[in-house]
Amino acid sequence: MPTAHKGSPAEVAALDAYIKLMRASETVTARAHGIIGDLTLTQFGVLEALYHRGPLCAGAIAEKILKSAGNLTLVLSNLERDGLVVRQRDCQDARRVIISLSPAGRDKIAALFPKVAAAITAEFGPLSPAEQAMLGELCKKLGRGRTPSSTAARE
Amino acid sequence: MPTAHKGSPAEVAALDAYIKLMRASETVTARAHGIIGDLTLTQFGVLEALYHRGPLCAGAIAEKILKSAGNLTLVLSNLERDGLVVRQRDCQDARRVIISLSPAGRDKIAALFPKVAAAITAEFGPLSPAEQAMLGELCKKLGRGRTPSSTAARE
DNA sequence: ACTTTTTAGTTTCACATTGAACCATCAACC
DNA sequence: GGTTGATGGTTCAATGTGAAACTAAAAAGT
Repeated sequence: MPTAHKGSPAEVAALDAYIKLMRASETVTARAHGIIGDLTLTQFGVLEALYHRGPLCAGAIAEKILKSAGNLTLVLSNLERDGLVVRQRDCQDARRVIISLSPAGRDKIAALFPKVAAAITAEFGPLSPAEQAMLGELCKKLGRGRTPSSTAARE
Repeated sequence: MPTAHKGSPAEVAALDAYIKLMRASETVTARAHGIIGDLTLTQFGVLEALYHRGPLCAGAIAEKILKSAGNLTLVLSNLERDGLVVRQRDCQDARRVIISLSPAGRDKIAALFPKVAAAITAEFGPLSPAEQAMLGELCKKLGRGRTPSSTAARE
């Protein structure tokens, strides 16, 4: 017989909600992933950021897609190799690298984004507009009022 | 000026909810990740599965933590190298490999799990019990009634 | 009994991911 | 104007990740 952890009711409820939250986000993401074909999710994220914001320096992209700087260097290299983005040193500040979509990259994301948006919308179809808004509100409340130390300290 | 995608109101609402869903799950997971120290999230998932279910064959673990079989082989190898789990061929079915916690692995997950559970519970603190239940329900409804083909087909 | 076929794990490959170390460049300051 | 410090990217090491090819073993079909 496995040694089950005995949690308080509050813990059981929170862990249950957490598991459902994770499963839902993974399910929706997996469905979107099926649409984008040869691109990876991160590559799609980069193209999407450039598509909706215009040329950005590498750091700005990393911040937008919540990935580390080191990671982004590799992803950009792969995208550049595939001819989807262009790297260009900033004349004003030679440390910066400006990333912009190539024509091929623009075509690709312009064709892909509506499909992904439609797929995600379909995925949220089981929820009414009010339920979607409610879900968004509840998610927004998560992680609030919590300093990094306050959770790590106890025990 | 960036070329923004013009989505229908339904798309805007769904994408907005999706982004909040992703951010919430990433925030909570990141907080938990800060607790487990030298373990990776996947390693923690494996130990947690073994802790609460007892010895499992590799395939069962892969299914439980939603990772590919090939991936699990590597993760188990790393855990085995670190002395946290033990691999053992099944006598009844020589294809199977039974994975069990080593004493060190059991000690580690027994010490760690309550901390992670407490951290996640704290993370969900901003939500009332009713709100947590509501969040769980909404998440459960996502991804329902949707065959893999139904989303990929159109357009 | 001897094929298939299926199942369980491993291996391989390409890419992703983070954190740390590193390098170049700009900014501040004396 | 040369040192110091901060900033932006790249590189590196270790791990994770999935898909596909591969191996071994059990199960099924004949």
